[in-house]
Amino acid sequence: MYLRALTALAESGIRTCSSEDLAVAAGVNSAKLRKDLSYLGSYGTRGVGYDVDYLRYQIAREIGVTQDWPVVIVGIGNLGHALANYSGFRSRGFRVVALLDADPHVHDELVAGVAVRPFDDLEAIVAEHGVAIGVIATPAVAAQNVADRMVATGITSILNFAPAVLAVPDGVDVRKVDLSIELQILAYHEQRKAHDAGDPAAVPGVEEAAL
Amino acid sequence: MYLRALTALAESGIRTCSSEDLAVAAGVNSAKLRKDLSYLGSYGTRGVGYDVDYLRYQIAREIGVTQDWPVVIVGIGNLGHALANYSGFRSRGFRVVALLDADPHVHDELVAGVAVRPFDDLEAIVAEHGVAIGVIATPAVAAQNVADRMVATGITSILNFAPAVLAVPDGVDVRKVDLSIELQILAYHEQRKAHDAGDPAAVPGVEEAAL
DNA sequence: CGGATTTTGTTCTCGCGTTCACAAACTCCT
DNA sequence: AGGAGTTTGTGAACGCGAGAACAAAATCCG
Repeated sequence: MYLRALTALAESGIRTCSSEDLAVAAGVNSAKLRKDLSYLGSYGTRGVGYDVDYLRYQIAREIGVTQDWPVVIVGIGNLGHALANYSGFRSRGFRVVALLDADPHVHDELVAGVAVRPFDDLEAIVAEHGVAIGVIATPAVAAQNVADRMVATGITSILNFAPAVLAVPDGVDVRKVDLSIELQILAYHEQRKAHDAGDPAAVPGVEEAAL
Repeated sequence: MYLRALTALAESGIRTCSSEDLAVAAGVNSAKLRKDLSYLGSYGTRGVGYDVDYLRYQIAREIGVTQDWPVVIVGIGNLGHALANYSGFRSRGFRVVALLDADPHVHDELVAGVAVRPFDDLEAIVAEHGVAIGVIATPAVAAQNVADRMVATGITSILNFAPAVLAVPDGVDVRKVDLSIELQILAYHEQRKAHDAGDPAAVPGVEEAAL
């Protein structure tokens, strides 16, 4: 987030910023920002602030964005299509080296200039490109099988868009993104707003139940 | 998450489950699960566990999934297309009532059976359907403007996929999903794995810097 | 019917992340 | 050169969520 905010500042022509400026741009508290940055080192100057470009480089180096990361996407449905075309990946150092799908109907189709290949090509592709990061955009039922195959080929980081809990061995990182759960959380707050304004007793709320 | 896990259990024909079973299915600690459920009320039976269907209904009612939520999606690029087609929304009570885009080139195009309309139709659509939830899938530069217009029309919950920090008045909820930040977090851990295994001194790590 | 067993609901404790607050350090201006 | 004004880096306090642990309650079985 800080890196993104710094990039935005740099594009506005700003060379230097205070922790307060950057905190506002990133949407966090300035004390938290300073503490976070202090874990990387002392890259600011007291009385002045931070040099935007210098800090940007330091953060980019620390989080590994300076390198190029080959990525494999499995499951080329609606979401897989969107991910393959998502420009934010390439611009942040991620290169989609292969699109895989178990369904032969989509094989050889070109998505974002990359041909869709059979899922069984996974091992060869991972070995060829040294892929460490895999993206799962399959239906929930297929996710665990895909994850197992990924782990077996040596992938150690998985981004999971399937609504399923994945079991993986120690040493493998999994991050889960669930689009509809985000909407559900908003709907929950919406419902509470409506009931709090109207008839608070209509639905037993969390606050009441917790007392 | 619990609701999803319960649905999966129900589809497996399981009528009753313990907090431990459900915790495993949801990928959390069983004590945490019991505490979470206790905020809704005492829906379990000691010595037996939870009735899957009953608990499922209670959670669905509490989080508002039993109602139908009309949703507007603004920004019909790659991501907007995928979101409009995403089946997980409809199956969880969300109905996409309109797709809006500022670009006239995509107007009247049919996406998932819904015609893309001009962004200026926002007010009319929100009023007509009583929309409370908006989804922003535009580029970052357009996001704040879209959010302002949404708030002005009475939308009080926003799901933001644009990589930008949104400023909204009190009473409006914003949730942010950033696809590439998730990949960046994985890449960071990948980098640390590589350096910890090889030459730990090559990159100053957080642990060392924190000491 | 009563003890053994199972499982929930809840209390207590621990650890962690966030925020406050302030000393150290740097710049600017006279 | 020196004081006034800024801003960072960090120690201390706070709040909160997670996990361990246990009492209460229900079932099972002899």
